[in-house]
Amino acid sequence: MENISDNVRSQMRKGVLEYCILSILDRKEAYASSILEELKAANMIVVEGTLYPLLIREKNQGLLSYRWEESTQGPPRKYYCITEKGRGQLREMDAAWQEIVETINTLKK
Amino acid sequence: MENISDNVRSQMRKGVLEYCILSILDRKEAYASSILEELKAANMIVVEGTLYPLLIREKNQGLLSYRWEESTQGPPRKYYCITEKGRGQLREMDAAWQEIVETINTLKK
DNA sequence: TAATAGTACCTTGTGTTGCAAGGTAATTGA
DNA sequence: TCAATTACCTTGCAACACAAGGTACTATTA
Repeated sequence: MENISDNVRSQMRKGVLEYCILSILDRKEAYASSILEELKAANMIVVEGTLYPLLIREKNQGLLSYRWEESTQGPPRKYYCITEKGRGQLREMDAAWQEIVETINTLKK
Repeated sequence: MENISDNVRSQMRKGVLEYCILSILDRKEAYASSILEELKAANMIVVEGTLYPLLIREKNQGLLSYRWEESTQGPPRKYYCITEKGRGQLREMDAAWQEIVETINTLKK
């Protein structure tokens, strides 16, 4: 039972996810499950199988770092935070995003 | 010689391209080379190897149709135009795009 | 104390997509 | 007739999102 709208949304947000993650972590550090919640609250549903590899990729690129922290309720959490390099990347993505928004506006005019 | 900014842009516009193509063809029919020019004018550089498979995919999905037309200067051109189904998809993409823009705004606030 | 539920982590395999780097065919002009 | 131009298209690769699994730790409860 495949919903076309889901497919459209899924395709369209490809590549924007990394931007979302960096934007979230630019404000405060967070662990995967809390990032999922924040994305969900912002109306962008993402599943674990998408998020974890993405976080690992960004960490390997030096855009993120992490530390372990014990939790009072459950297993330890891996808190990610953005690096200086990550902030640089984020600034580039801000520019790229603006450009895309303007491109769409141009084409829709 | 790989430019990081190019990579960022390339990743970010994944999935948005189909939206751009449908938006362009919603206004008037066009052939591949003219679509490439229009995208370039709107600041979204795309290459042939990306565009042709995309047009074929959309045609196979019934979103587009085409007709051949002789050209006064060069080989015949394949003019694509959007179908009723394509317009339906475009309306869904309009909604999806608005949603993504709002998501980014929420996360950047 | 054994079993269950909840939380948090991660991996594998698949399909889609964008791109680089090729190629074919028709027309025009030198 | 042969190079340039315009227009079409294909193949192989890498990156990405997702479905569908899995492991490990903690708290609850029977």
